[in-house]
Amino acid sequence: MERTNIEYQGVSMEKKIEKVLEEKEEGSGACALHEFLNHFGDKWSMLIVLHLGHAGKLRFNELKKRIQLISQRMLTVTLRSLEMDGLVSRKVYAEIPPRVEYQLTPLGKSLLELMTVFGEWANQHADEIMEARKQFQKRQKAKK
Amino acid sequence: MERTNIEYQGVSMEKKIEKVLEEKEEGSGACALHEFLNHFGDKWSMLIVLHLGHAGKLRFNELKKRIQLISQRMLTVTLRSLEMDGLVSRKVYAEIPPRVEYQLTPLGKSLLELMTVFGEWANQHADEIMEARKQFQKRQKAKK
DNA sequence: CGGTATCCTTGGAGATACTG
DNA sequence: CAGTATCTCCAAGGATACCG
Repeated sequence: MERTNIEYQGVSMEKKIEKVLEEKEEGSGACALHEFLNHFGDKWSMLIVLHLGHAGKLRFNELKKRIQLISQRMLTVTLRSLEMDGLVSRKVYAEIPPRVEYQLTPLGKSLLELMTVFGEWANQHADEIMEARKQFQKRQKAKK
Repeated sequence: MERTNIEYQGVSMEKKIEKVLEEKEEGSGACALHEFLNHFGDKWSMLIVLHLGHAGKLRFNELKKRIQLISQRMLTVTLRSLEMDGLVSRKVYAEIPPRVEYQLTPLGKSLLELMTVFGEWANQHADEIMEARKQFQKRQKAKK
C-alpha cells in the first residue's frame, strides 16, 4: 500500500480524489476541477471576487482603481464572464451620467469563502515554497 | 454598512479577505493569492497533483498515460516547476533503461487536500453555474 | 525510458480610439 | 461613466526530431 490514505472529515482522501478526477464526458479529460480552473483560474477573476467581497458593492471605475494594473478591456471581459457564471450581479441605474454597480451573488460569496481558505494556504506556505526554490537552485548549480 | 460580514471559524470574513489581498511588495498588486495562481493555476499543475495524490507514486510515462491530452513537453515543464516549488519529489534510479519516479512531498499533499475541497465546491455548484449561464443567454437574446 | 532542443501556431491580453 | 471595437504583440503550449 503505497497510496495516500489520509482520513479527513470522515471520508477517505482516496474517494475524494476519485470524485474530483471523475470525467464529465468520456475521454474529454475534463474533470470538475479542470473546468473550474478554466473559468476562474485566469489572471483577474479571483482578484475581482476578492475586491467585491471586501467592498460589498463597487462601480466600474472604483473597481478599476483598486485593481491598478488591469486594463479597461480585461475588467469588462472578466466581469462579463463572472456575471455569466452567476457569481457577480450587475445593476444599471438609468441616470446620466450612467451608474453601474457590481456585487457578489450568494454563489459568488460562497466562492469568496473558498478563496480565503486558499489565500491562507498561500500565506502559510509561502516561506516553505521560497525555501524549496532556493534549494532547487543550489542543486542545479551544483550539477554544472 | 453594505459590506459582507460573515463570521467564520471565529475570524470575520473581513479580516481574512484583507489578509489575502495584502500586497507583498508595495504597488506590485501581487497578493498571495495572485502569486498562487501564477504558479498552480495553469492548465496542468493541478491535474498532476491530483493524479500523483491518487496513485501515490508514478513514473513519467505512467503519468502521461493518465493525463491523455498532455504533451511530453508540458509534462516535463510542469513537473519541473512543481519540483522547484517543493510540491513534487523526483527520484532517479541509475538503471538501464532509466526509471524516474515522481510523488508528492508533504507540502504537495497539503495542497492536494485543498484541491479536493475545491473539487467539491466545483461539483456542488456545477448545476447552479450551468443554470446561470442559460439565464444569461436568455437575457442576451431578449435584448436583440 | 525519459527526457532536450527547436520550430511554429494561436489566443490572451495590452494600447488606443471611438460611443450611448 | 461605462463601456465597445480594432489592431497588435508576445509567450504559452503543441508538433516534431533528436539524445544519454
